[in-house]
Amino acid sequence: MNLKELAAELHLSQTTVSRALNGYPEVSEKTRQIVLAAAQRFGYRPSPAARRLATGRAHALGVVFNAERNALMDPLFVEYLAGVAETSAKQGFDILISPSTPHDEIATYSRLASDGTVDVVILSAPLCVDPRIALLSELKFPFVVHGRPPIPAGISYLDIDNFGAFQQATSFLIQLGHRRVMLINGEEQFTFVEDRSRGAATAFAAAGLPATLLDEHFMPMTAENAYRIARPALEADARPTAILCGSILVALGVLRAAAELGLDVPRDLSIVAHDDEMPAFPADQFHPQLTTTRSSIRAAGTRIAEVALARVAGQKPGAVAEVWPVQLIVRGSTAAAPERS
Amino acid sequence: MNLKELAAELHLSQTTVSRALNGYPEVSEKTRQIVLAAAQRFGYRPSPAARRLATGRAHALGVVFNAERNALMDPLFVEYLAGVAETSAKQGFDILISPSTPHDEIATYSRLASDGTVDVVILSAPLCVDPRIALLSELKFPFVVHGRPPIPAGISYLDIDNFGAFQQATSFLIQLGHRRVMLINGEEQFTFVEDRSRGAATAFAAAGLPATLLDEHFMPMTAENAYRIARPALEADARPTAILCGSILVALGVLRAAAELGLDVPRDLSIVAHDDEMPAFPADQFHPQLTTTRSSIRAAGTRIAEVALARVAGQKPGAVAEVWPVQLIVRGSTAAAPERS
DNA sequence: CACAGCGTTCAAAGCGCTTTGGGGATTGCC
DNA sequence: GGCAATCCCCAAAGCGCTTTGAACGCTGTG
Repeated sequence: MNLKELAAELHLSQTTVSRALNGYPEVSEKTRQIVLAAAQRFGYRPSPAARRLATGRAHALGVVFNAERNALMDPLFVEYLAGVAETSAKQGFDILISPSTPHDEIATYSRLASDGTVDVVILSAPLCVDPRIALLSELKFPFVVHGRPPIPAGISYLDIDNFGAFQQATSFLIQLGHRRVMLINGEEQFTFVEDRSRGAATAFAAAGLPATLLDEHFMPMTAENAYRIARPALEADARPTAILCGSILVALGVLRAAAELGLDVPRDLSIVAHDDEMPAFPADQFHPQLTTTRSSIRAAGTRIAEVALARVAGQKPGAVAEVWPVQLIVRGSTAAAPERS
Repeated sequence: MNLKELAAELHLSQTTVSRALNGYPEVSEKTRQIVLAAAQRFGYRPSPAARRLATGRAHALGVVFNAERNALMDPLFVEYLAGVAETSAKQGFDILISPSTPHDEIATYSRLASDGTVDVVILSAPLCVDPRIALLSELKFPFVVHGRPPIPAGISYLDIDNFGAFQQATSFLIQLGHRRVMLINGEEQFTFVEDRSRGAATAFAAAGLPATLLDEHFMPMTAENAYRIARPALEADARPTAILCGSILVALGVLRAAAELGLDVPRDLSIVAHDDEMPAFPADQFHPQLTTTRSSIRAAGTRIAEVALARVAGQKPGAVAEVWPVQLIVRGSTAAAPERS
């Protein structure tokens, strides 16, 4: 059943029916009720394609899915998506996943922007130099950023306090007496990686300790990469007594390296990991339970979707700039630094 | 730039230009080349919305995303999605993620089917009694299934050999001398869970062993659930000497329980897990490295998307019914059963 | 030379919705 | 009673594409 038929059924014009359905004030409350009831009764649903063509609005938000990148580091992505889905469902928005490779990512964005298949895109994991942001800004296509944009001015975004999280975690380790600390960070190109790096460095500086004690490594945050870097480091003479991990996955690799070397966590080695709260991999299900800096990726997903929808509704870019605090949860993977041997 | 403008630019009718672009035979090769060149030059892209309205085809495939269910058990989902994305990108298809709660899932499907926002939906993790399949079948809406449909007749699907995988894994454990085996399975409602259950039972029967030696449990496959069930079982007198895990996540929980109880894997306890190849959690990054039944969820994703697109292209439902073999990979988490004490 | 046949191209009619620019009723006011 | 103002409602024009049915120009045949 389409509008025309419904209108005929009601002996009203399409215009009136359309307006009644869309809540325009030009139609009396009485007829609106009648129309609504009839629509309900006949199970009428406006055609999204037609509406889209007529209005130019897609009622969909776009997420570019870089398969290669995400597959590597993002079981998080599901949880994030679940968050996005939650709010977009409430507003009747669809989520369009546009696959892309690192190679054609920019082309994908520019297609999305010109196609009209989505009204807004959510951009994740911004880079320190981000061509995607540059492109969308120039095209004046609505977008919001999950993470800290390199140049935040005029951009609505939502981030967690990566700087604070790692500063806090590092200070905590320093207080426990750790001096040789390893930081297994993500890839240097991401702003969140830079923030974490600065956070850790700041903690060292604040404690009056030389920056050289912080052994930092940048890499895609997988268990295997972490294992590869942690294992030789832990075998060395001046091995680190504590390792800061960029994610739970990284911690997994470190745990393996430690186990293989017979190092007890936390007696011989302390571990702090950043935890985005993947329900599938709760930090407290590890052995030992992990001390973490915790933030909810899912909550971030629901919120950033809200911001995206507000943007569609006309809110100015830059109107939202939230940085969520991150909590340090001390569990069993951290202890006082071992005595100097 | 739209069709009309492009046509005007070329001094041709919209009809001709449209046909040239879409490869219809009614236009001469010469003009087709001219049109193609011009389209390229002006960067013309047909409006998806308009095309959709005119043709009724959406050029999109739908995946219903049940946030609650997926969040629990599916870091897999990303990897699967990556696979789907891979092939759909090649064909220029978009992926529409429709969020839903368990509550309104059926409504979501029926909306998708009547909306015209997608041309086909991919249904995952079919249930033993699956209202979604019933609905789509009745509506005659194109769909394909990832997993074994309860009644496979007339349905295109792709599944891995869950039965064979667990039969093989169980036989392997039995050969190692294990008699008290625990199976931590998923929720009973899924067909794959039933298949795995049957696989394990069959192995016991084939070995002439009583079914009572197989201690099977059904639950959402999370690390925490696994821990909760494994821990007391491992503390009991007649504790299992081997545990079959429905996923890597489940194995994680079991490993924790074992570690806390001071049980050595594989000396005191053997573990076999099913591994869908999440790159984030490679089975060989655990300590000990896990013996697994392995299949690639990502490859399944790319293939099921192909099947879905073939379905859109007119292939009959039921034309594809693939069951992929699953390989048993023996690593360090399995060993001969400990001596009877 | 007329006509059929073929290969190309075109004008126009949708697809189902929104929205502009009016226009009947009905009401309030003088 | 006449006029404008106020409500409601409508006809029709798009949105940008596909597709039907017709027409055009050209060739080959009787």
